Amino acid sequence: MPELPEFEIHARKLRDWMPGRRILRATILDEKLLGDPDPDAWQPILAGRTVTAVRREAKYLFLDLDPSPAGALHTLVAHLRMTGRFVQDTYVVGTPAHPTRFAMTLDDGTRVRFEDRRRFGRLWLSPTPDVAALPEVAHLGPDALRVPLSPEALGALCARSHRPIKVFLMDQRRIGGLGNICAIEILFRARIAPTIPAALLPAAAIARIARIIPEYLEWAIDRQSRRTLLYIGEKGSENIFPIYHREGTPCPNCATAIARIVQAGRSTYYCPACQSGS
DNA sequence: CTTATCCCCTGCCGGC
DNA sequence: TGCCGGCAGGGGATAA
Repeated sequence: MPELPEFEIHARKLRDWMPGRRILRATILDEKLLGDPDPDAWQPILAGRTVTAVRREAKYLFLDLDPSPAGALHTLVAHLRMTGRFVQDTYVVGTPAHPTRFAMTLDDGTRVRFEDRRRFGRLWLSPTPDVAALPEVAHLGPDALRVPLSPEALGALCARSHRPIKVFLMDQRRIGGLGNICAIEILFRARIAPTIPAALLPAAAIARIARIIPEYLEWAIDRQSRRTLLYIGEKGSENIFPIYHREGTPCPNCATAIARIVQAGRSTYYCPACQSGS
């Protein structure tokens, strides 16, 4: 479930302390999470390597490593999918809330665990830091936060798609990083009906979306970086979003009951009054 | 090329 | 209380 804001928060937290740290030990506890089929190769590649940089591209995290003895520039690539999460703890107290699928011990004593309840997450060990070299990442559109689309560029993309605008916004090949909540909240801010085909949006509506995408992302990053990331349904989780997952409750603008529909198999929440057109 | 459907997994919640 | 269907912030494979 994590989207661009959660990935960005993960990247910033890891970037604070991880570069320069050497990996003493890496342990794979759930081989299903490996995008690469050879788990035995991981430990010898990772052990002894120093993390040089932490990067984010759309909903992917990249941990760059220093050159191997053979001169290879490996990069550990991670996707959290629905329930993945990196947890940093300097020591372990009791049993973690969720099973650990992957863990690394670093030379400052820090332990980094990768939790993933639903086991959809994936880890790859790329032989190169080049983003485009990994097939899963090569097709990504420009990152929604770092490379904001101009109204003209967004309009050109929309003109070629007949899909509902909400589904369009979630297409990672066109824009990288927006997920279900982002698409819902962005369209609510823009006052645009989620069902309108992208190609039918007038220029003014497209301009609003282009402006609101980075605005919303900054808000979500700021809002969520001050608390522990908990997913819907987890004990202690709190819904901070105005519209998402609030079917039947009053719209913050007009008090009309928030509606829920299903688009491309995913829930869409919207205000039938505020978001009745484009 | 585009779009739609199904599938992958686990766990929580509400209804009966 | 127990069971069961629905649902969950992801994307890939496949089909039309």
